[in-house]
Amino acid sequence: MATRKTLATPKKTAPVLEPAELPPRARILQAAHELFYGQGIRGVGVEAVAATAGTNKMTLYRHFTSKDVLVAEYLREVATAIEASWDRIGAKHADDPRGHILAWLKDMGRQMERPESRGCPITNAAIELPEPGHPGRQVIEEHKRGMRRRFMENCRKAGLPRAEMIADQLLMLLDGAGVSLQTIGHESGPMRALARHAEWLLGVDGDKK
Amino acid sequence: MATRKTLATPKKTAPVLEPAELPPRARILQAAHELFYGQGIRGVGVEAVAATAGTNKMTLYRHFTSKDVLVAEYLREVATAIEASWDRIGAKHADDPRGHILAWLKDMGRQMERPESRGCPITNAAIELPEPGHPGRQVIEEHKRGMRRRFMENCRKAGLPRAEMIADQLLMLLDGAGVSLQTIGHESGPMRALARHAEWLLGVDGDKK
DNA sequence: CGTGTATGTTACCGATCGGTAACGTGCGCA
DNA sequence: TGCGCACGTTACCGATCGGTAACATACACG
Repeated sequence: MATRKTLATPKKTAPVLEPAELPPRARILQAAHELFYGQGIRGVGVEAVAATAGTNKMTLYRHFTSKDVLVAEYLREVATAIEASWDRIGAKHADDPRGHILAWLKDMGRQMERPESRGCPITNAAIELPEPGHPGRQVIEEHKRGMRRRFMENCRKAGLPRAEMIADQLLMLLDGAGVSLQTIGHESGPMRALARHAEWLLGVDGDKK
Repeated sequence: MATRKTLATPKKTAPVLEPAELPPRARILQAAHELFYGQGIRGVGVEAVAATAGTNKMTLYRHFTSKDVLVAEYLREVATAIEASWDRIGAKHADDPRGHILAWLKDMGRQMERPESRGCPITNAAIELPEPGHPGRQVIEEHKRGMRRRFMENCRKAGLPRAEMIADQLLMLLDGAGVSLQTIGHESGPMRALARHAEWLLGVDGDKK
């Protein structure tokens, strides 16, 4: 269960957010990420999230109107972080759209190589939450459309024909890699193949077909 | 909820399995497939499965010792069906391993094109059930290893270099396609790209790299 | 100093979860 | 005819789910 009741002698002299003690809302989102990603959204109760965040259910519900909203906000946070990684890497690859895509994929690949990785949190949520009305679905679909757009624009800038189709294939490739981690495991193949595969698609060896 | 209480005037003159009335165990597995696949395993209770099967919880537990076992057996059934499709299609493509793979992928693609499709049931289960001890995980991992083996053997028979890597890429591709359905939707791209993408991998246009 | 506001604590709610006990009921088969 | 077995029905169990009410505490700020 891993409760951690009241964190002994909190030692907070400053108002908020100073030592390593984040405000409750941030701690809750942090705990939500950790638990939802590791054990699945449906497999984790709000009580466990609050306890892991070092707080309780009541404070959680003062910041998030429902579990579904908490889930949506957790996903939004992940999406924002991924967007940021695009921009961060893009700044180092101005006027090199092909390099931009490859560097971003490589970065993702590195994150996925870690043994505790379970692929893309947003993709996993998409599978776990099929209900169309769930507030998280909006975030999921918007994020994936954004990914597709970024792939496509970079492909177009790189002068590739069929930019749209290549973007779709890159999406499939990435999601497939994340999923394969959870079926055939981290050791055998999939991650290693990712970058090389993407290079094919981006026509490093010439644009064929 | 969709209960269907006792099915009015069952009209069963024969002992078992004659009209369209399957024995309870089969009906339960059928209902489990329908509900688990459509709404997610964790999102469906045993009561709903029993009701959809036209029976009740007690009978369900006479045939399956726990929900987890029911889940595992549901997955086993799916895996067996997929194995059968390999063999069925393989019979029509003896001595043509490349055609065997492509025909099988095309068949899968056709199934996934249906609007109610949510990709591979086994892949979805892998994401929904991260707990290592779950009886379903054994089925999942064994099945995925089997898929990988089938891809690899056919690649090898086709004389392709790097058969192992291509097998991994085909796996990623297929899982990625199923997942993309649930994120960017059925209409835009991914399914259309699958077969063409696989043809690349299988070196229809020459073995490059 | 006093006050408001954010947080912690406890107890509780109804609903649903997975799973079981006890008892009918109806049909196949000898 | 009568027995046994599979199935149906009802009621229940303890645990956990998401969510809330009421009250205590502590700290920032006027």
